[in-house]
Amino acid sequence: MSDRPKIDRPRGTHDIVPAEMPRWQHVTGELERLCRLYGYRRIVTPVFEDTALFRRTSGVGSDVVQKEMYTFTDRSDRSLTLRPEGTAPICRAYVEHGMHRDPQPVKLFTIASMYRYGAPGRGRYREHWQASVEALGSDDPRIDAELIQLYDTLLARLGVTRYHLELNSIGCRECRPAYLETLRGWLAENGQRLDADTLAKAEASPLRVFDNYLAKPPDVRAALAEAPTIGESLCAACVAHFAGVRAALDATGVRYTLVPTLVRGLDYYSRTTFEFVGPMANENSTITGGGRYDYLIEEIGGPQTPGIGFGAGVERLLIAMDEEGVEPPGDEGIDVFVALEDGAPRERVARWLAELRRAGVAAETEYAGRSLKGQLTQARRLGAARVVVVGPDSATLREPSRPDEPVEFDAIVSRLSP
RNA sequence: GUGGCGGUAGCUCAGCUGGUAGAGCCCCGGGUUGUGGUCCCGGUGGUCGCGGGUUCGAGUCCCGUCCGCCACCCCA
Repeated sequence: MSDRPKIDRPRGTHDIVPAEMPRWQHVTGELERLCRLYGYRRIVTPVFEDTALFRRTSGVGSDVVQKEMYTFTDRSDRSLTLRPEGTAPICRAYVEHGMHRDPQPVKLFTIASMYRYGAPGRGRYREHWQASVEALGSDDPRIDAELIQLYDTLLARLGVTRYHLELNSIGCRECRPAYLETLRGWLAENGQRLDADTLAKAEASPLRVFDNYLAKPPDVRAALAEAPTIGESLCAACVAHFAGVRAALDATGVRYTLVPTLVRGLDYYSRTTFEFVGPMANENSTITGGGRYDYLIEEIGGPQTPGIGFGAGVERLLIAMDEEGVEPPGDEGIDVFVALEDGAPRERVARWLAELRRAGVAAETEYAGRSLKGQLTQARRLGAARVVVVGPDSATLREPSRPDEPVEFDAIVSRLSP
């Protein structure tokens, strides 16, 4: 260690070190596999976007825009923001590349880092990874169900069983304004039965008065239980749509809980909303949140296009797997370790390694000056299936549960190649 | 952002009411062994998060700060 001051990673960020990579890739690999099976194609968008993209779509009143965005100006005074969520950028790309002229629906997904300036904690990061899966250009309720079922299948594939799915519909342009009127009226009449926290919500974002329902004082809960809910105030079209979603979920055996007060934190949502809630003890247990956003694309200047999607937190999914005791896959071992005795011909070894690797054999040798015993330990750590011990003039091939086998130098590469 | 708890070796932690730092694991070497396991012996490694203060003396007490965790808020 030097005497220079040590530099740590920024608050709320984390490294994904090699030891964690098998777990990580297990999750992302399974997701990629399912996306392919369900017809979602991969897209990659920039880490930062025009700030207006998020201000317009998330809503200026949202927590994200209010206090969580990493916004900065570049050297040309453009206001840019590190993406806090994945949906708006994908919709932006959809419009920008004219994907509305492609055959619909357009199914897209990405696995990307997201940035939110908030208080960090377990499963709560300022930079976290999220799978965003989005189906654009269809308002068929069955695609809602299919998307939800995709994630449900992912959990099953990953061995997560302790979770539940919360489902609701928050209506459309037709029924939500009327509902909001009704709700505002009720809140005004019943203000004296509510606490300060709830009243503040009533002022800023009436739909969210039901947030964190369980933590509210009992009398406030009792009052809110009588309040009209969006889920019970839908117009005929939304009722039909929601019934279609549920029927399709039932048909594929996806279990859900209806939560008539479930709303989302971003303004762009309409109709179907859902959250997968995992087994974490604390309040960070939402592993996936999503919903339909039928007005988002026109909001950013595109043609009227319905859409639905979800954001699935990778770290929270990994925690959910941990909490269930899911055995993570181990590291893949190498094929051959070339151990060196004193006097081993290093140049020839270098040539053998190059030839083996050219033949597709994962091969490794000693570079740390270890003793032979240390090298054999190292070979075991690397998961080497076979070890060749090279002396000055000859070599010995060692394989588990087989007698040692002398190998001529000239025969080594062919003996070890497939 | 507010409140609570915590930061000692790469990891998990011990260190009593202040007296100048330890264990296990890991890593390296040696021995044993059937040359990758086991067991035994030895070794490397720490400005006790950082900065101030109190004190003859601070890992230990006080203040600040950073980081982590928990609760609130909200979300992935």
